[in-house]
Amino acid sequence: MSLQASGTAPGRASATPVRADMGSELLLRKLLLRSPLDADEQAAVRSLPVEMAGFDAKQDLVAERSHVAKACLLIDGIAGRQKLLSDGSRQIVSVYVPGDALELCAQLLPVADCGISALSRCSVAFVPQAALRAVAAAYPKVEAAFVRETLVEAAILREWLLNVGRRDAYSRLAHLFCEIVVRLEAVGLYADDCFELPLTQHEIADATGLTPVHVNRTMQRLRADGLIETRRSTIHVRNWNELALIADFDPTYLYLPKAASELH
Amino acid sequence: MSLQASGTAPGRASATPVRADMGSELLLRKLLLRSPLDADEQAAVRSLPVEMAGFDAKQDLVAERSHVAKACLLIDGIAGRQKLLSDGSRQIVSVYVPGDALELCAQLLPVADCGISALSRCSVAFVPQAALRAVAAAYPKVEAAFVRETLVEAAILREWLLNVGRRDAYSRLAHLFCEIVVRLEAVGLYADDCFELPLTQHEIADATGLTPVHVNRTMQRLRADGLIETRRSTIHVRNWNELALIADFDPTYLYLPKAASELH
DNA sequence: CGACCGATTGACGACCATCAAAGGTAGTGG
DNA sequence: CCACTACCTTTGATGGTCGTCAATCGGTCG
Repeated sequence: MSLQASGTAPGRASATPVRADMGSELLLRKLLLRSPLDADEQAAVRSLPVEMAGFDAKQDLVAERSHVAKACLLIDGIAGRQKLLSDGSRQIVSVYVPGDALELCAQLLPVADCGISALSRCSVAFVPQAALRAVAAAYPKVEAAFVRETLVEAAILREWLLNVGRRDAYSRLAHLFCEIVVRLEAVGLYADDCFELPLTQHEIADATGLTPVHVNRTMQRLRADGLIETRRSTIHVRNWNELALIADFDPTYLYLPKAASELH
Repeated sequence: MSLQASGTAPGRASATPVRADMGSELLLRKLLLRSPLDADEQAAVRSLPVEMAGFDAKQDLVAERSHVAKACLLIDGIAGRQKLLSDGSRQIVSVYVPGDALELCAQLLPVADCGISALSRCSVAFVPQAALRAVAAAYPKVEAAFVRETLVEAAILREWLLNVGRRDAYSRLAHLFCEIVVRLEAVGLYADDCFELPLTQHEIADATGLTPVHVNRTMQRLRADGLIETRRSTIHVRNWNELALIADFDPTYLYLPKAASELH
């Protein structure tokens, strides 16, 4: 699972080494999806210093209650933001796919109210907050782009709340898959109706507010109904229209350019 | 239900007329809760033009899919942001209490992905986005304060997702009440263990992902257990410690100054 | 090969939804 | 002032979705 358009394959999960400048290039690509930037602004983003790091599944990228000193750009793998209840149950409140930029505005809050952890093996580019702030101060359009990403994340959060609060397990899983398809498609990671989702059913359960057992049974139903096929961690969408119908899926909230929203 | 500290009582819901400059004063008070601003910056916020409006329950402050031209400052009453499913079911994804400032950064997204509507009779101060942008551009600290409010709203959203995804009805309602108590307390609307919550049980159900019938039964249990008392739309907290314990409530995510978080 | 983790299956029960109806309360108009 | 209405709260009965517990199966890795 790597950003195909990036030219170079990323870290640990694949064989090729990571070029140090790739992170900022990816960040730029991400911002351009929703925010037009002129040449100067693009150059400024490209010049941001990045620091690559690899993580195994279940490692924390950002610990809860820690001070957030860097923004994270997910290069490869799946990460998630999670909150825990004192009885140990977990809710994954966001999942992140390659290309997602996190904590772009986080220096404005003193501590993280929830942690970010790798859900699969991940490679991540960190950008020091000081460098981000410097570029944001010099280029208002870039700052606007940072804030815009944060707003989109909030919009996704609202849709998730609707998903967990008001859809039954069947539509809820369908919706999760629809969203991930569109988000992966926007970064070139959805092809031939297939995508990689290296999450356990337990993690899918934590993201949807269900139990692993019920996720298992519900996914069996999605398969039996000819909507998806699964093999290892790859998911094959067999009937997108029906899946989107069941999910009551409307990708407006993702604020992506039309192309990505109009699948099939 | 009005901001006691404001000096003047607000619009329709009460008898006294609204002073035109009150909105910006309230906005400033709100920002200062989480963002220190110096005299110049405070003056700039105070000078923002506001336009007062009154709404009956169920009226839209901001329609879904509409272009957001103004920020909203809720002066009085309860408002909520909501998303609808095509089968008509509703999820309230945020509730807003007097003093809350909404859509401070909304000009960065082209259209609203969900609507904001009055859940009770409300009075609202609108601020044109152009004026906000002008002040934000001139005073970076003020812009940071705007973004910070947006980040806090996202943090609340994450806690709500945890609430709906992982807590049972009993703790879920307890948590909702705990959060509202702390937020109201921060603006001086919680006194003598009592607060006004002019929401129907149907609206509480839509906010918690439950059905009205189940909200009713669960609230009866909260009353029977001596945690709250209700009379009309006022809620009397009888046992805060136990309520917070049941809710597994930790107000960190609200990012309020200590005083407000340390009730009792 | 054995250990471990994740997917799967079965049995059972609880929480919560649904449907339907009755009681309270507020607002309206005669 | 009272009747009427509309909406909200409350209650009961019933059933389904989903959770819980526990065991088995299958694949991966050391």
